[in-house]
Amino acid sequence: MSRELTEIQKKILEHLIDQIKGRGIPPTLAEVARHFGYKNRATVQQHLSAIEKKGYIRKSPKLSRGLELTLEDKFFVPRPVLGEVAAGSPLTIYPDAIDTIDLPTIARMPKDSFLLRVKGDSLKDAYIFSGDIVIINPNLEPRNGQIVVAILDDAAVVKRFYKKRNQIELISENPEYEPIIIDKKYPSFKIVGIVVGVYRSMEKRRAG
Amino acid sequence: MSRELTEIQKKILEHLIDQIKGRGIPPTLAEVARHFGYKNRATVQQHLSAIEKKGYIRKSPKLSRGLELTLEDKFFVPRPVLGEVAAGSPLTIYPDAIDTIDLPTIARMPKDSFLLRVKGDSLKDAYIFSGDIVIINPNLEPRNGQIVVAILDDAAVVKRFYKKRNQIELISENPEYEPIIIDKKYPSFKIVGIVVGVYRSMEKRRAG
DNA sequence: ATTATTACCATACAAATGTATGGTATTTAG
DNA sequence: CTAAATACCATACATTTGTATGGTAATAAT
Repeated sequence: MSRELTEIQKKILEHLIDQIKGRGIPPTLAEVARHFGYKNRATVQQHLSAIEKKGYIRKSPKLSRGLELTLEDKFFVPRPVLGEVAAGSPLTIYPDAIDTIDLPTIARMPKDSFLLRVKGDSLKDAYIFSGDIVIINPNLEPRNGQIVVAILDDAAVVKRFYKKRNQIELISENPEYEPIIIDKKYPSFKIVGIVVGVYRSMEKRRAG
Repeated sequence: MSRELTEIQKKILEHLIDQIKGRGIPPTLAEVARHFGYKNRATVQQHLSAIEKKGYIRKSPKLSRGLELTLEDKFFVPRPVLGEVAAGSPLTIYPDAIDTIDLPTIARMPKDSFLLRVKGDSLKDAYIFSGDIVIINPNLEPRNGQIVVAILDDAAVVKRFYKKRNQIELISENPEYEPIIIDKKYPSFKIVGIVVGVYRSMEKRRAG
């Protein structure tokens, strides 16, 4: 009778949320099966039953796409945090989720967007602090002055983006950190995405 | 080829919106037919085709409940901001929305929760700044140390909540502001709700 | 007078859908 | 060791669903 979801159930629930919030309608069993590569609808059927039994969704019998999120009452939706990103010195991004935070349903994200937890204080003058969750949209072109997540040699940083004539500058708001100049020196440089929002849960107090 | 809907089409479109927004999923042809007393799905089918031809909805062929409203296929959904709340000195809450912010994605807020924009800097040591949107849940009991929205004589403040023996203290994080002691002096005192989260859009630069 | 649009009905059909049942393999708990 | 939970697969079935086609009646436009 545990309320804990298994890893697979969590992934399926996340997919349901993505579909319901992003696409507008809940998926059918067949659609979920297709998405996860299952050859059979019954597999999904059983997962959904398990998830329902644990109280995360509600199913309307015999009704196609008859799925509802019970999460809405709880106000929060579990979202994977893909990694930590350095506001100060670079940190690695982990390939899988390192954690799950509860994101309010109002702050739901556009498709393909993801979350990173900020570590370090180089952005404190931009009002982003260690522990904050930044929402990253990878589908937008960065404009000057926007805060972006960039990859430098397999590590990631959050800094303000400025494009100049022949180079790109990544500037920290905090004067303690020096700007990073992007030219030939960084062949692996890549903009991961743009910070479109910051969310901070008040559930737990942050460590000062 | 007019874009004008007939009376019946208008009613059907309204019903579609009701269902999609309120219930979460678009109805099937059969459900719409039942709702309007039609003995036949084909009737609805033809109405939907007409409505689609006039550009108000989009149908995904062969897909059950494959209806989308073209009215709002934007990334962001406007949410009303109910008022401004003072982190420093109290400000009035306006009865109606004073503004609208764009929150990512189609988001149904839980019924009773709402948004307020913070003005003032008395919470800057709690990392909440002027311009931030706080998410208020009015259905939770405040615990010591939590940040709450409280009403004092028709004005509202955001402060940290501490319940002592015979009084309640509302403490600003910023030492420039003195604590507010709640006793008999404030007959109109009321806790509006608890700040469960902070959201900040990066779309526009905040005024320093 | 005729054509088009609107507003219904009936019937038919392939595909999709939710559900039920039974089976196998692996992991976890007592 | 045994039992339970988890994670799949296969098959079967009644309903539901979207769609197509054809028909009737009323209204509006030319």
